[in-house]
Order: sequence, then structure tokens, then C-alpha cells
Amino acid sequence: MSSDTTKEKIIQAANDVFILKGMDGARMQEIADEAGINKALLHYYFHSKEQLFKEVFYGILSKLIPGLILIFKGEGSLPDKIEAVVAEYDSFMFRNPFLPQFVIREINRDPDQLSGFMSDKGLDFELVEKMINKAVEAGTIRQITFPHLFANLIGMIVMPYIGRPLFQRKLFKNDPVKYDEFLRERRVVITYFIKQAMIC
Amino acid sequence: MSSDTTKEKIIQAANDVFILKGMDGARMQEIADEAGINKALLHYYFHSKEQLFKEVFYGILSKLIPGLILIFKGEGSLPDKIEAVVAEYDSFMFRNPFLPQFVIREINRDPDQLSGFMSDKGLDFELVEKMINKAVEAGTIRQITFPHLFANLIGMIVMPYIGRPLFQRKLFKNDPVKYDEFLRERRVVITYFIKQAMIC
DNA sequence: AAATAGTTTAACCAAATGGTTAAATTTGCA
DNA sequence: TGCAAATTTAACCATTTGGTTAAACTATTT
Repeated sequence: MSSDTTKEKIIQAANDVFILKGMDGARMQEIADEAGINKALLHYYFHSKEQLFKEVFYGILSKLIPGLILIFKGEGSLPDKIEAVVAEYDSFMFRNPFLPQFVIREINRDPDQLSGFMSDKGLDFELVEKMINKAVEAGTIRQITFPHLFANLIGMIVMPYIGRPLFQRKLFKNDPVKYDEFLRERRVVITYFIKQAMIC
Repeated sequence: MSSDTTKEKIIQAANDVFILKGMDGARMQEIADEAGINKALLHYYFHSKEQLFKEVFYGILSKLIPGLILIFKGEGSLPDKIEAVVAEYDSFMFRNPFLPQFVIREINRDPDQLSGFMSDKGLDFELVEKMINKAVEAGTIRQITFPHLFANLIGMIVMPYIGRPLFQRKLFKNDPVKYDEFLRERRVVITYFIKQAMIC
């Protein structure tokens, strides 16, 4: 097997371990084990934990951002775009259920790096902000500023993933199947909720 | 000064350090320094970090829960209660801005303990759930289940605190004063948002 | 004054952990 | 075949950190 494959095995293993245990909780030895190699070789490819973490973390994020940008810049009415963003975002979280926690940790660990990365990837909110403001002025949607709408949207999407261990216990008698059903309902519930709240 | 005062100094110091750096990031030495004592004395009062952490964490939570229960069990219409919960919750977060992150960490670290604690404190959601279901049946509010409403509510309230380092940079040009203004607007925005979404 | 609890000092311990090293071995490729 | 890169082995290092210990000192109480 080529060196590329080994590197990929490492990244895959790091992915799993990091996303389950976070940067602090992850052990280099465990990542090596998970990848089926030894610690020396791990450091042969990634000279530090920090470097490995960044490659994994920003690797995942890189997969999410293009979809969002496409939606923002694409055709369609504002409500349609909101619906699409919710769908895209939520399905991504469903496939990467530990990502929100992961992002939160990074938001508080190195916000400049994360912020810069988003800019590099071409994700900026000015377009969207203008779009919202224009719709408000035109009377298409109720009065709201972009930051508030953004916080509402992301908060509603992300909360069930962040709070799962508690929510599942308190609201679903700790039944994971029921909780997954609940998660699958979120997309349509959130979309509906936002539309009712925003559209006059 | 009595031993009680020293214990309180420790708890206060631990509060500050834990809430800024989390359980993992906090150092016993730093807590001792912050309390103006030395490590030996710190362990004289709290024999382990774990024990100290729990006293601090559940100490804070204990202050939040009674207010919520009062609202749930008190008089008033459902919309009024929702408004009151948002106000109570949000003002608590504003006074303890690092609490949400703190809770999230604990949710994922020891969910059983946290869940049990809430039950002990008399916080259960069955009443609220019934109240919501009844209102839906009566047609007072639009069709929604309690878990969804709960996730929406908490998500919207908590998100701006969790995501602050990033949001402030991306949406407010990293201006902390502007961000505090934004936070102060949240209560009314969220209340309004929820009411528009829920009330027919 | 004597006893008790609170507090300091300062050294120490054990475990965990990220990272290094050097030599030996295997594999892929020119 | 022979060279270079990939991989293993296994020991080792430095640092951090939670926690301990014992002796001495101080304040409080009885």
C-alpha cells in the first residue's frame, strides 16, 4: 500500500477518535491503534497532535461550507433558501453527530483560526445579511436582523445534537431509537417554525 | 477568619477558574492561587478536583432551577410562561456567560449525574409537556411537540453564548460592546419569534 | 496555658502523555 | 539487485499534573 493510504488511514482514525473525545480527550496512542500503526509512524506523518487535529477538523468543515455557499448564491426565494440551509445543515449534522460539540470547542479554543478559515473558504455573510435586510424593507418578512435570525437558526439545528445525552434521558426515556426519530423530524419542524415566525 | 470563609473563597475561585477553562483546562494550582491559598490547603478542604468541580457546578445550577419551577407551576397563560422562561433563562446566562459551555461539557461527561440532579431538584417536564399538548389540542397554539419546542427554545437562548467568539468576529466586527447589545436584545427577539411561530 | 483547628512551606510521588530516537526490518521501485 | 522510503520495535525523555506528606507555625478556643 502506498504512503497515501496510510496517511488516509491515520486521518480516518484521528477523525473517529477526535470527534468522540475531542482534542484534549484524544490520545495519540489510541489514534495509532485505531489506524493499525504505531506511535512512531504516526509522528512520522504528523509531527504534532495539533497539526493532526487541524487537518481533521478543517477537513470536515471543508465538506460543509461549499454546500452552504451554493445555496446562498443560488436562485430561489428567501424562504426557499432558508429551507435549503436547514436541510443541508441538519443532514450534515445527522451524519456527523459529534461535529457541533467539536466546533464549539474549536470556537472557544482558537476563534481567529476558525474565523480565518471560513473567510478563506469564501463563506461570508454579507450577501445573506443584505438579502435579509432587503426582504425586511420590502415587507416580505417580519422585522429581524441577520445576527438574530442566524443565532435562532443555528441554535435550533444544533441544540439536539449538543444536548443529546440529557435530552434523550429527560424527554425520551433514554430511548435512542425514539431520539433518532426526533432528530429526523427536526428539519421540517424547524423550517416550519421559522417560516411561521418570519413570514407576515 | 473562620474556616467557612476560606471554603467560600475556594469555591468562588474554583467557580471563576472552572467556568473560564472547564473541568479539564482548570488547574488546581491556579484555583489555589486565585483563592490566595496554597495547594495543600486546597486539598485539605476538597480532597479531589472532581469533588470541587461538582460542588461548584451543581451550586450554580441550583440557583437556576427554582426560578424555572416557579414559572412552570405558577399562574399565567402558556405564552406568558414562555416569555417568563425566556427572560429568566436568558438573564441567568447573561450573568453567567460561560455556563452554557460548562453545562454542555457536563452533559457529555456525566449525563446520568446531571439528569439525576435535575430530578432531585424537582425539575421535571411532564407538567409542561401536558400543558403544551393540551394547548395544541385546544387549538390555542400550532401543532408542535414539547421536545421540539424545548430544543428550539433552549437552542435560541444558548447559541449566542456558546458561539460568541465566532459570532462576534463574523457578525459584529469583533466589537464586544455591540455584541453585548445584541445579547440584551435576545430576550425580546426570542419571545417574539416564538410567539409568532406558535400562536395561530 | 494547653489543646485544637487552620495554614504554610517545601519537597516529593506516581501516572499520564506528547514527543523523540536509533537501530532493525520490510516494502516498493528503478 | 540495490537503493530509498515506509514501518516496526522498544526504550527513553521531559513535562504536566493531581495528589500526598510531614514538619513547623499561627490563631482560636476552652
